[in-house]
Amino acid sequence: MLFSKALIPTLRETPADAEVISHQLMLRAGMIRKVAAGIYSYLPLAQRVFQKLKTIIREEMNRIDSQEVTLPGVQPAELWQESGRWHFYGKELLRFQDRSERDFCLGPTHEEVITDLVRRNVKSYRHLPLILYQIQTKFRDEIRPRFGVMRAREFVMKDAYSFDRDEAGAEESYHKMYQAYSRIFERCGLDFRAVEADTGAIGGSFSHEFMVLADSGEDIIVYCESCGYAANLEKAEIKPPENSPSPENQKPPDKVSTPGQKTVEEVTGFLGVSPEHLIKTLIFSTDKGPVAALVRGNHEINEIKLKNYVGCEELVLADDSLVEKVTHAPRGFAGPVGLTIPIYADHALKGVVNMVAGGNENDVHFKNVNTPRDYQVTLYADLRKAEVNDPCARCGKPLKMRKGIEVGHIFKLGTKYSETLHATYLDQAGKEKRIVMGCYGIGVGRTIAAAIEQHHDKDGIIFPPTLAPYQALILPVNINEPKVCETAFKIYNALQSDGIEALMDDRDERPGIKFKDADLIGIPLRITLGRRTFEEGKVEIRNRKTGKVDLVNVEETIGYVNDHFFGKPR
RNA sequence: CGGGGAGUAGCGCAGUUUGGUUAGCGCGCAUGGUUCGGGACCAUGAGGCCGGGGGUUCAAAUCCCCCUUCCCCGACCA
Repeated sequence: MLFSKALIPTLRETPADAEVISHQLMLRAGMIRKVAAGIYSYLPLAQRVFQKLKTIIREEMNRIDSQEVTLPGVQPAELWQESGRWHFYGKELLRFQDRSERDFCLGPTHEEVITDLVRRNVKSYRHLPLILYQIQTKFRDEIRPRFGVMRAREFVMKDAYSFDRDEAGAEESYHKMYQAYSRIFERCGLDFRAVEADTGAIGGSFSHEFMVLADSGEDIIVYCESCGYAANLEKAEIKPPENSPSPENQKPPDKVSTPGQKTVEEVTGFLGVSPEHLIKTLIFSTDKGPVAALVRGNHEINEIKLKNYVGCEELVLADDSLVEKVTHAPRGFAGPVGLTIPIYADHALKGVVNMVAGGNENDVHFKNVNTPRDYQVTLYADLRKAEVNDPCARCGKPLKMRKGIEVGHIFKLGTKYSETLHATYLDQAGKEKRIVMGCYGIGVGRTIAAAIEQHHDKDGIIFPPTLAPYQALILPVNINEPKVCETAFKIYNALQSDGIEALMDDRDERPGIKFKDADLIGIPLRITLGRRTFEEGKVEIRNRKTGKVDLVNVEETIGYVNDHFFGKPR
């Protein structure tokens, strides 16, 4: 491609509305332009990168015998009503009507459509297992689109769905997909971790998220260097402490006046105790009725963990009226003593004595609260958010944390959709059985943004060779020098006929502009032709990543690009 | 949805507080010239419903009301 003919509108200045580095660089490199909040146009340079990633994805999907399909973006309400998600998906599902006022939505995901396809066309165990995938545009009406293409409303996703005869088969499909995902992200040159993720209300299933390590990430990864355990913060398990009760030291309960002292800081400050000696009592409203959760004053509740133990669909912090109804006191004075609702307590509260807790009475707290003398716990469980240096649930060594960008998510669904949508098959004995499913997603645009987050410097993008829009950029310093120009075109043509994707900067621009643009768009190899080296019959080949420059004879350029950079002779 | 900020040329911004010439500046863009190894210089030029609507006024980018779009911080997700 000739740069002079290419639509690569680079920007010198960073657009004001771009916050994260990948967003800034994609705008500056002329890859994307915003059309509306969370909706982008992808320009030729981005399109080429997308194609590279899609090719990698296709190769790895096909390798595990996953078959590509294309499902509709516009989906009828009936299917979503059948699965129940027309109601449950909420506002993120963009709904609209056609000319005859029939309800439709723009597909945010495709479980309904694909399950419908399979239930109509797969009836025998002979046709299972089956894995189908597509690479397609999704629409989710996100509450807050952010960070450019990282969290867009319209975005390209590779989604795959597996259909198996039984649990064992589903786990095998899941494992194959795990391997495929690992290979995909490795081939993209990404530093990533597969972490355990929460499965939500679908019990018995499991899930992994593929996280690219980056400080700009929105997710927190908790991991153990010792045993390799890694999980999303919302899932990360903590080893229960092995403390034992010491009944002999229990002091008698002591009711104290704490006027206006509501927060942990206020109460502990007022009473002169440290937060570890306070029981934080949180009242939650759930579809199974109100529950209380107890954690130590210096710990934070993990609502997802609590939700899983309670086994409810919905769980939110109680509002003031519910708190008053349950504790007979305003917010800030809740405690376990005398509560009649189920009490879930974090492991860290097992065996501790003489704690401070709310008195369930306005302006009152208790000192020296002990269990089971003063209150009874329904269930001790791992309820709190993991913190750095908490003991690993597997090996007890201190946990560490890093930020990550979720680029992929694999999920064993079980029979959730085959139940609601009645996707069954006949087994060898002619008996009708439910198909066991899995679903698997990769955010294509997000993966590219994540790659840029991980691979850039002050001058611009440094594309991993496998994702780069072009492999080599040819840069004649002055296009008006006939000999230089002629040789540059010779090299350009030779590279192309050798199957190397080359971008030829034939623009009549000053060298500075061309060098800056070359760095910005991040092509791995830059072949510079200037009068100085050219008179010695040499070109300069610069590695965008290392900055290393080699002087190479003109006629050896093709060989250099093939051998030296791509590592193997062709 | 709650909180904060912003809409002026393709990009980055000034002007708005205190209404008053033809709405400015840098970059970019077009044409010509001098240049040519890290975002040159000179000259000429094109490009604006000052986010939209309504109001106040002799007069509105500027004051008032309504609407709208976008960005950032919190609860969802690939």
